[in-house]
Amino acid sequence: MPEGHTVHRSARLLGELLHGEPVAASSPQGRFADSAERIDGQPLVAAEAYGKHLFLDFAQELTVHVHLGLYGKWTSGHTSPPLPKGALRLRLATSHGWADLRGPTACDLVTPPERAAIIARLGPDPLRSDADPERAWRRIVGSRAPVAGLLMDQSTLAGIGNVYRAEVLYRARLAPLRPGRDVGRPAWDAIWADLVTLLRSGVRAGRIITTRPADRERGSGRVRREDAHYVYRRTGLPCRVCGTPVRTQLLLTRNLFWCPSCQGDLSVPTGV
DNA sequence: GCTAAATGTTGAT
DNA sequence: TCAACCTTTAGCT
Repeated sequence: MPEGHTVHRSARLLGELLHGEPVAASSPQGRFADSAERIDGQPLVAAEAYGKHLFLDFAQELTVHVHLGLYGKWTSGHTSPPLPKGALRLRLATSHGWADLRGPTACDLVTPPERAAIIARLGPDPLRSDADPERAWRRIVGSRAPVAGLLMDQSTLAGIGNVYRAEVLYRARLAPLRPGRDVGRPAWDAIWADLVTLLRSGVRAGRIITTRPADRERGSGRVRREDAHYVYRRTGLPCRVCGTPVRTQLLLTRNLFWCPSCQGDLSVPTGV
């Protein structure tokens, strides 16, 4: 499930798995074959996530830039790798383990300036210690666009996807179509702090859980899939808190989910 | 078993 | 505005 938490988790995993010796690289599918040949045999220097972008830095200033998109996925293991099957874009392996990449939107060899340019166009990433939330605030407070769109705009904030967007707005009780400039500083501070909490929790758990125990059918124990969210993909179901049916609407080609009672209908403000 | 939709972005039209 | 990427899952028959 590729929002920012997934990519940070992959960076950590790949760094551990491939550290310390030359990496065997191949592209059984062929679409990354020339580039795989260039990194084949080079050691991995660092694996870094920035928003939804992953950078695998090899020796000789060779960086593999990966963006999973909607379907992309890493699979990995510590034993010997399985026979390649399906569309396998990239396989990386050391004696410690292997990692397979399938279905990414982007998998490119980039130069240091290209790497820097990708990061330069991203907003602050709540999972990074070097993140500056003021940058995002200035963009939001200066915009008439709906806050729901701004949260998903990677140049405003990096790493937020449709699930975190819907859920953080619900938790802030904020109407998704309220203009950015009407969000208010206290609400923004609460949203940023909540994103840091939620994304870190996502990295730890490997999944997005945003409900508080008191708002679940079963408060404790393993959280069931249908109990993990407040509004995301719950169209027509009763709001966990107030019982009002959850609504959905297309915004910039993506489905937006919200509770019209807890958050206010469309742009009608309710407080935080 | 089949179909549609999905956590996202890019590049062509 | 739309197809492509390619996999997984939900929902239906």
